[in-house]
This record gives sequence, structure tokens and C-alpha cells, in this order.
Amino acid sequence: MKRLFLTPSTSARERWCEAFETVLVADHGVQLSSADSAAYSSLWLDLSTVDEARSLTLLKSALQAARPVVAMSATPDESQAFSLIKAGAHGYCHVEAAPEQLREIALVVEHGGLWMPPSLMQRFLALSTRVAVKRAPEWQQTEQLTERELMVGERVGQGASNREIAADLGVSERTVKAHLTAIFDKLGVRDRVQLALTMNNIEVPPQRAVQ
Amino acid sequence: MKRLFLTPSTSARERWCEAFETVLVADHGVQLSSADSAAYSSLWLDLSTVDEARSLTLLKSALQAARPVVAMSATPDESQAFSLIKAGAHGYCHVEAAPEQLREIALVVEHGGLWMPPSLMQRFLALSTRVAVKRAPEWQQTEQLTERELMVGERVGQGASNREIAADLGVSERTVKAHLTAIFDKLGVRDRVQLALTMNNIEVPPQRAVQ
DNA sequence: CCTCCCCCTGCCCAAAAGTACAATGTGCCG
DNA sequence: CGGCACATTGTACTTTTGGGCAGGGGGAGG
Repeated sequence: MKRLFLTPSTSARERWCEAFETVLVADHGVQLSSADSAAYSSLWLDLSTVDEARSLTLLKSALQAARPVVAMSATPDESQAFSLIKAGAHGYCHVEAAPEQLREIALVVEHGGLWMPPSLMQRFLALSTRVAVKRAPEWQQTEQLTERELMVGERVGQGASNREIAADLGVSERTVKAHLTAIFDKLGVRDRVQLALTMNNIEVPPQRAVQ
Repeated sequence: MKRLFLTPSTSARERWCEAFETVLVADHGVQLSSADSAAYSSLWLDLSTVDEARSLTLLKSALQAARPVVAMSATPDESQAFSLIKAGAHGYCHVEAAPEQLREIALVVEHGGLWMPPSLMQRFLALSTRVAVKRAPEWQQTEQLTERELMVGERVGQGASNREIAADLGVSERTVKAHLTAIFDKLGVRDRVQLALTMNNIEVPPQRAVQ
């Protein structure tokens, strides 16, 4: 199986060749067709000289090949790792990773796994602990909101006030309130705080009625 | 490499033997010593007849062997998957998974990867990344709250109203407000919505000043 | 003893949030 | 065309929130 490395430079080519028997190296600009994708089993993106926005763009186009993509960074960073993983990368590692490690990562991602450095993985799992993991039913709740309601809900989920939302959407504050009332009803929440949590997939524990 | 399967029954043993050359099967009750752990490369937990609480207990003891653990369920379920993964499992699959798939999973977890069914993986990533990824600064923030302030903050993070919090803590509503004012100041948030998000490790994007 | 910090609270006020009742306009569907 | 869902807004009212001003009590430490 061949591995395709996309990089602006070829400085690390040596290490890659050491890791895998067959390596293809191409420039970032290369156009990937689905025909090509049969030719390799995984795709490796060198993002060491690329800014965040462009990283995501490159990743998106790389993902179209329907092969697992491993993002490689020169300055591994939690925030970058998570945003790339979230965007669809199957792996995240240092661009200077040793051949042996590259082989491990290839094994993992080419068999449907997710790979990142152990410390990051740990942190990644720890971070998700506060997120509600229950029921698919309420997942649809967000779906039952109208387009406009969804916009309002999302802004509340970011901590915006009614006035700010109104300005954002170019409507009156009264309209925002109207949407909110509808949302509260549909999602079964009481106020904007509970809505904000719900919009972030956080379980809202039932509050004891007082008075 | 051997794989150790922990199961109350041996009904699936056949499939396991088909998947791997060497398979050890033992009861859930078996005690794992670190000496044993050298004998196998991964540990597979059959949780098909086990309730949630016991699942976590079994997983915890299995993890002590310092080998990757794959949890297998008869009724794969998002909630169960996530709680097991968070508790330290490296893989989650159906107990009836085909031999070929078992081999894939073994490859992944034994090389440091995380494996779960693709649909679950997608959902898992979608959920996880709503969470803020930089906490070092704000983590201390939570620490800089006094005991009482922390209690109030946590309740706000669960969507409680001032009145409810007051009742919970057995103080007046005015006191709750006083604590809140102090919290807003310390954490640099504007209102209870932003506080609720912050308490759940969710990044509060700066809002454009309007007016 | 004095000071600092934390906890608690009352009165009062302003802003924000949330609701009720009502109305207008638009586009889609039978 | 009439019904219906959606978006929009106004007036007015109630509730909740946030905070200024002022004060009391307690514990730790100089």
C-alpha cells in the first residue's frame, strides 16, 4: 500500500521513505480525484508551514478522497489538534515523528481508528466529560426549530444578549423574544440559561420546584 | 500476540479463535496481575450481560493491567460507548463483531488508537468539540472562587435560578446575587448565561458591543 | 485590638428577560 | 381563495437579574 504525503517541502521525505515502502509526495496544490484515491491507503498532510484557516481548507479537500487523513504539525497544539480532528482528520502527529511511530499511526487510521499523542488523547476524553451523551430523541429537538429560531438559539448558546442578537439578525428585540418563547416551548427549557446549555449539548438537570 | 477475553459465557469463543491465533478466555472474576499483562497485547471485555455500574467497575480493574481494553456490548448504545471510552476504554464494539473487524480493532487499539463504530465516532467528535480547548487560564479562575461562590457557580452551570440556589444553600436571594457579582468579576463574564457556559468549560466568544 | 476576608442580608433601583394580547405580511398547499 | 406556518413588531405588564449603598457577624493573623 502506498501513502500519499502532501507537503510544500520535501525535507522530511527521507524519514517517510524509511517508514513506508511506497511513498508518494506531492505539493499541497495537487488536485485529488477519486480515481487517484485507489492508489493509496492514507493521506498525510504536512501543515507545518500553514496557518489555521488554510489547514482546514487543505484538510477538507484532502478528505474528499475518502481515505483516512493524518494531519502533521510542526508545533503540536491542543487547540489545533482538536479542530483538525473535528474537521475530519483521523490522525494528528508531529511532522518529525519517527518512522516507527508513523507506521503505528498508519495502522490505526487505516483501520478506522483515531490517533493522536497519548497526552492529547487523554485530554480530549477528559474534556468531553461534561458533555451530555444521552438520547438521540432530543437530538432532533434542534432539528425541530425553524431556521430563524435556530439562529437565535445558537447565539444564545454563545452567551449573547437579546439586544445583540437583534442587532445581528437585523430585527427588533421584540422579535428575538418571540423566537425565544417559541424555542423554550419546543425544547422544554425554562429560560435562556437552560437554552444556552442545551444548545451546547449539555444536560440540564431538572431543578427542584421552589415555592 | 495473545488476546485475553473476559466473559461470563464462552459462546462467542469460536469467533474469537477465528479472529486471532491465540486467545485466552477467562471469567470476569479473574484477578489480573501485572505479571499476567505481559502475556497478552489487549484485553477484551464482554459486557453483554452486565449492567452499567458493573461495566465501569470491570473496566477499571481491567485497565490496571496497562494494556488496551476493548469493551464489547450486545446492544451498542451511544451513552454506554461514551461513558466507557471516557472511563478509559480504547475500543468499543459489538460483541458479535466479525473476526475481520476484531482484527482491525486489535490493530488500532494495540497501536495507541481509539476505535468505535464510524457513526459513533462521528457523533463523539461532534459532541466533544463544543467544549473549550484551552483551560489553563480559566481553570485557575474556578480555583480563585471561594467555596461559597463555587457552589453558586456550579448551580448556575446547571441552569438554576437565583431563587432555587438560595433555597439550596439556605440563604437569601440577595446573598446569591452578591456571590454572583463577585463571580462575574473574577471570571470576567457578563451575566449568568456566560457563567453557565464557563462553568461547563465552554468558551464564551466575545460579543460585539452593540450600542 | 485592629484589619482583612468571607459570609450574610435588607432596601431600593434600573436593566434585562420573559409573557400576554394583538396585528401585519408572506409564501405554500389543497 | 382560505387555512396554515413563519417571521415580524407594537404596547404593556410581570418577573428576574444585577448591582449600589449600608450594615452585622466571624475567623485568621499582625
